[in-house]
Amino acid sequence: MKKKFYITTAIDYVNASPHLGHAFEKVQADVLARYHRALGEEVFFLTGTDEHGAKIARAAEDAGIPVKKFVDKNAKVFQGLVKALNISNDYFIRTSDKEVHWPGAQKMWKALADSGDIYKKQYKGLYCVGHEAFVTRKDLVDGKCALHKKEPEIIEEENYFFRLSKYSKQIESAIKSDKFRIVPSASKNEILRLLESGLEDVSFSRPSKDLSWGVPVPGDSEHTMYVWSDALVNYLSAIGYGHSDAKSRSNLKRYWPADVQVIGKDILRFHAAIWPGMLLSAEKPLPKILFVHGFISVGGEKMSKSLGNVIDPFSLIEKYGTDAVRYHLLREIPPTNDGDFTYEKFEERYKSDLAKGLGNFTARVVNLGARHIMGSFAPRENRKTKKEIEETWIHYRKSMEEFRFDEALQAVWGLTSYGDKFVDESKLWELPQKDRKKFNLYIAELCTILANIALLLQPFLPETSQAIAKQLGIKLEDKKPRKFKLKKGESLFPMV
RNA sequence: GUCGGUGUAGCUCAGCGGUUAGAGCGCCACCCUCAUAAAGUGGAUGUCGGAGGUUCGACUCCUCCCACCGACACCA
Repeated sequence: MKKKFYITTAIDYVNASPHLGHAFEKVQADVLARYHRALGEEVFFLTGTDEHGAKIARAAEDAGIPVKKFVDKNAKVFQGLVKALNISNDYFIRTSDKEVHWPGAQKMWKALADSGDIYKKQYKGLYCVGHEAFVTRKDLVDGKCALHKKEPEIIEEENYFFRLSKYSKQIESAIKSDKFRIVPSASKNEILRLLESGLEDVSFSRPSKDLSWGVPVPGDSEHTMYVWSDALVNYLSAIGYGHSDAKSRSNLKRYWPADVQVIGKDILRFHAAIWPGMLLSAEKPLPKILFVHGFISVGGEKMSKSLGNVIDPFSLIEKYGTDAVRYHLLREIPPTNDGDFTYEKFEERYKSDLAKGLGNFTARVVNLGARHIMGSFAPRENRKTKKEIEETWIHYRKSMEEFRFDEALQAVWGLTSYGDKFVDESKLWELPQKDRKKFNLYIAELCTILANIALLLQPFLPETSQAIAKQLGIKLEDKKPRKFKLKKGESLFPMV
């Protein structure tokens, strides 16, 4: 049986428009999904939206539209982003989906309750009337809410709690032993430090009177599930958890545990502590790898609405194309550290790497070849080229295993640079007149290089890969091309 | 405050005990003309954040300091 690969992204909170950071996460996950598909694995790739909570209910109210309409509208925007980025997800889950998600969330709740890990407790907190919500001490300045300049009231309410403390040790050992691996190690260490002092139980519900926009607690209509008990379960409900039909059961059995869960560093704690705690309580295996990416700043400043520097991925895609945006995010932004975005750097990379690099190399080879060779011809590689290609693949695979997308791309560009040198050193353009046989051999050699580049780039720049394959007259599904038939095409990356 | 991360050429980063510290981009010069006025070759640029220490030898290990970033728990 084929190896399976289940990968998820965090689900996005739909209270605001997507920005470049959202795009970054999707693209990273997509590269992994496509890479594993290319390896022949049976991939299930999940992404989606988190649509519950008082914040959204309030945002909808401010906008003057019913909550359901509000989330439908915003979810569409996020789905639009996924499409615009050419993300190859197999499913898009929405936590407001009563058919698909709710049964899963409620089943999880019952599972936790059956394990004796759900209990009721008085919760005492600082309630800000302005927020219509509890605030933390962090939000206070001189004892007053920083936003509303009012002293918060101390309010007690009864909530359900999840006995997370019980699983502290188990989670710690799973992370330490890498059975539940957290990438990068900085994130792993951060969470281990937290675990050293043990985890506290977490509040898992809110009174329905305060939070009605969410999944009802099973058997207690007075309470609504709070974010963790609801949202985290999406990773399971999307593959059938909570459903008893045959297909759901087999999907769940087939795909869980997730092989990689991609998240941002802001939600590390929830995915590395609460989520594994829930899974342990429900007697489900833990995900294999939690991959934590950093944030994107803009010109050294935090991307934020108040600074007005939010980068809109849609307009970037519209101007430069999907693959150019994908390339930039994967090549320029380090996979697990914070990265910086500026339009200047974007254009610089676009010009040097894409237009003058890959695009120009492809054009010079295909144009020259197509002009002089009409028929089809077989691939060829001399010893040096063969070695170059092999080494590129080794470097590339190693980088992919380490989630170093930037390094993998660097390796591919080494191959285009090799090809450019090959053209120059052989003075390829003189050969049709001087040595026709040699010319044919060299073109075959260069096409072999290009075919490998197309294959290497498949997970990263799917459209570009296809475009190269089309100009070479090959099919990428064949893995190893048997013969080429050149056809001049459009510029891969026109100068803008 | 505590804990952690980062600090290497103008930019993005690699190197992490051992010859004159590297790559790509950018810059300058040369050169080719097949190609998207692209490619190729050569070159300049670094007190490897600072100060001490360990060592025959440190960008690489230790201590202290500085700068930036993050976490410090329920952010509803």
